[in-house]
Amino acid sequence: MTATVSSPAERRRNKIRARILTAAETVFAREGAEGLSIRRLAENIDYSPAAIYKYFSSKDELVDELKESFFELILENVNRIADTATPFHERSRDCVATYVRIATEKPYHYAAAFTGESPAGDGPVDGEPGFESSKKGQAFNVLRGMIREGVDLGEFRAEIDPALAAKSIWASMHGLAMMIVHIPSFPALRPDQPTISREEFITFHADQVIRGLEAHHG
Amino acid sequence: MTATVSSPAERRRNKIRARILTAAETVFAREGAEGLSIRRLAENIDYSPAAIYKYFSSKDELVDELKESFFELILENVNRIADTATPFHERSRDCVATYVRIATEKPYHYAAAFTGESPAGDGPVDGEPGFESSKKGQAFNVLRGMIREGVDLGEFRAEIDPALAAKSIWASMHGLAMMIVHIPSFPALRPDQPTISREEFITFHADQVIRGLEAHHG
DNA sequence: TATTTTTAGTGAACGGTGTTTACTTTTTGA
DNA sequence: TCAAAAAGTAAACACCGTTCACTAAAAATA
Repeated sequence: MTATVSSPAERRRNKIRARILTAAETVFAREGAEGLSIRRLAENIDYSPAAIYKYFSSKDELVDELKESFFELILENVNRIADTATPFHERSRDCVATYVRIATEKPYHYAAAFTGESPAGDGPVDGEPGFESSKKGQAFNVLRGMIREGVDLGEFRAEIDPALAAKSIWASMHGLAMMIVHIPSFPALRPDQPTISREEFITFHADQVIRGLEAHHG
Repeated sequence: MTATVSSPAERRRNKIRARILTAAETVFAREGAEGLSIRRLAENIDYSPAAIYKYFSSKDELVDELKESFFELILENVNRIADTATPFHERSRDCVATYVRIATEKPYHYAAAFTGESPAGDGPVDGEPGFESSKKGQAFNVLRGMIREGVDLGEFRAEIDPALAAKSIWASMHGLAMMIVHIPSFPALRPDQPTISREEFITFHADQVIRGLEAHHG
């Protein structure tokens, strides 16, 4: 590793890149990928649209960076809960519930992170650099580790394959996150339907999901 | 009810409307909403783009009809399984698994049905005609009925609220469907990762989800 | 320092999108 | 038959992502 990893030119470049990303983040958080247009973005930072392409090869690439740093946020939060010293059932429940909470705080980010470019199109998940190294992959590994711990502790059924169970749980929590993101009133199905609060429902769902794994010491 | 509910003019109109929808369906199934453009669609049926607007007020309205009839397909299939005379656990498992299977057979339809117009934007779910009357709503009611039956049979825990549990299960199955739709290799996370087949995973997941509701007669 | 080379930035264009408007042609119903 | 309604259209509007040829500035080299 060299002592000075960046020339002044390089630092200047990164600064402008960051400025573009910051402006993009603001718009994206409010209006999503459709609302974020290169032309509007360029106007926001007083550049020509073509200038953006000196820093990002496409709109997709730009948005991909927003998504990746969003999953870094999720990972941080999930990790924080995973390292708590609370009893296993609560800890695992809060862990997956946190995933949904953070996800739904930035609905456009979360939806875009999975909607990717297209159904049947390969998202960043099985991209070249490898799923394992992506923030999404790291978050998955935390979950798998937690399930392995549960099996070792005897909380979960012994025959459970942690990798498989992790995918199942991930899918379940993903589903809830997507529901909340796309149905504003969820868990109410109609705007006026009386029901429990969203927070309570997330906890209930997480509980339900963890319960599916548990051993029943009769 | 009048004997002849449609004039020749009206029937002719419906025929053209149907022709537009059929052409749209074909393109949509292969390329999704983005790939379906009014201009291309018009060319396919030898009309001008503006002509489409004599039959549909917007592209969204057109796509909404595709989505609704897709959920009719889901509903039919789920209902068929729900009416089977197999034991309760298998029946309920197959019921929710079928939802995922049909969903993933038309990935663009399923994704679009929930992605709707926007996160935080109200989809057809809490639209004016009411969720209950939509095909999506009817499918939900089937699920809730099934859970109620499970509680009555003593298969599920007595304290379970069928409506709440139905939402939880729906979310879980929705999550799996979305995973499969957006990650082509799922349940493999990388294209070459060895894992169980998709069919097996759907069954496994459905089983897991039903398990979360079950009473444990220790 | 002078000069070459690389980079930053731009205006204009290409090909695409959904949608509207003014207009013409066809069909319908009295 | 003839007015009214509906079907259909060409052209335009206002967007979009992206590319290209070009100029201005900065950096690297001699």
